[in-house]
Amino acid sequence: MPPQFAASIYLKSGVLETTSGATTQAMSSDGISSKALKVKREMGENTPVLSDDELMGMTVRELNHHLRGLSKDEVARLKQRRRTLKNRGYAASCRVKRVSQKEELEKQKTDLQQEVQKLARENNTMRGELDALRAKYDALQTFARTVAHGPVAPAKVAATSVITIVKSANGVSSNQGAYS
Amino acid sequence: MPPQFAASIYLKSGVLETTSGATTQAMSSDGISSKALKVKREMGENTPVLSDDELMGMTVRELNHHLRGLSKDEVARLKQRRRTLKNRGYAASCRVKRVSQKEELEKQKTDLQQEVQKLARENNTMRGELDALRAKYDALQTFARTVAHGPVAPAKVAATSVITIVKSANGVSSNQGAYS
DNA sequence: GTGATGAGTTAGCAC
DNA sequence: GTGCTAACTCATCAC
Repeated sequence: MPPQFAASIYLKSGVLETTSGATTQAMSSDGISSKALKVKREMGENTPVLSDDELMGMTVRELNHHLRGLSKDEVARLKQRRRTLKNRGYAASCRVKRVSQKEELEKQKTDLQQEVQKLARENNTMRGELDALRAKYDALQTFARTVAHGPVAPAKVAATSVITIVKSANGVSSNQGAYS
Repeated sequence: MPPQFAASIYLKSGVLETTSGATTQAMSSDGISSKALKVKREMGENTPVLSDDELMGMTVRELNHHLRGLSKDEVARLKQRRRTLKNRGYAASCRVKRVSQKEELEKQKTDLQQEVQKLARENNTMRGELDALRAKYDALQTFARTVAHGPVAPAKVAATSVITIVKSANGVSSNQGAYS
């Protein structure tokens, strides 16, 4: 994921007003950070009051430029806010990753289930073909024995397939599906 | 999961001392909740100072009993602490659940992979059996045609299996593996 | 400094 | 009230 997080997306209905927050601690809903705002105001109206996105997107170099002339305390506060904002993004991508990994697992699971079904079907089909072919083979074998030891009468052979073979006098075909 | 959470297990190396906390807010490591302790002290030494586990494990009935004679504010504070402690447990079990669900998915995945392998092996085996049996059937069919249309000479039949059949004059066995 | 993640807190939903 | 979970913050680890 790119190093940009649209942090505002993840904010809950404006409860947390960290954009202006000095302490990014969650507030107990009654006190909506007026202290931090005042501190910023005292710097003069020309102080830009960096937005969350601006602060997050900045390189360290750019940040240091904006930090000129601020007190050690302000610098630390701003850097901490930047760190917190970034962490918010990290947490979000962590959650996204967790979810997509889970979805990936579920997808692989259903794919495997489908493959199992497909193989099981093929298996059953082949098992049937084997049984059928074995039956036909047995019948033909019986027939072959009778005619080989002395062609008395083909009456003892019951299998219809054998009769079919004997009736058709044309060439032997070795194609697949010739046993259907 | 039973309604009891061993909350202490989840505490990080004693950083959070919420056992005595009035505000259960995490403290920035420098100030370890002395305010809340003082408040409790002022109630008198006979005030039990409920432990986290006690407060969590209590029924509402028991809690109300302990709440007798406390100010509305204290009552609210204690109830909130109880709620927060329970939430801590809920969060923990939520994470545990998430992990075990993931493990479950992974187990199911490996199980399915093994089943796919097993079915694929069976499939290959049967495909081989089918091919072999088809070959034998073809050979026998060719032989049968030759002898059926007029027993001239079995010299034109090349398949060894057919020769075997003709040589052995004993009963027909329909057992599995009779075609090996 | 950056990114990731476990644990704790809060808000908010569902029962 | 209770339980759960998304989002957030913080501590902590690895690089």
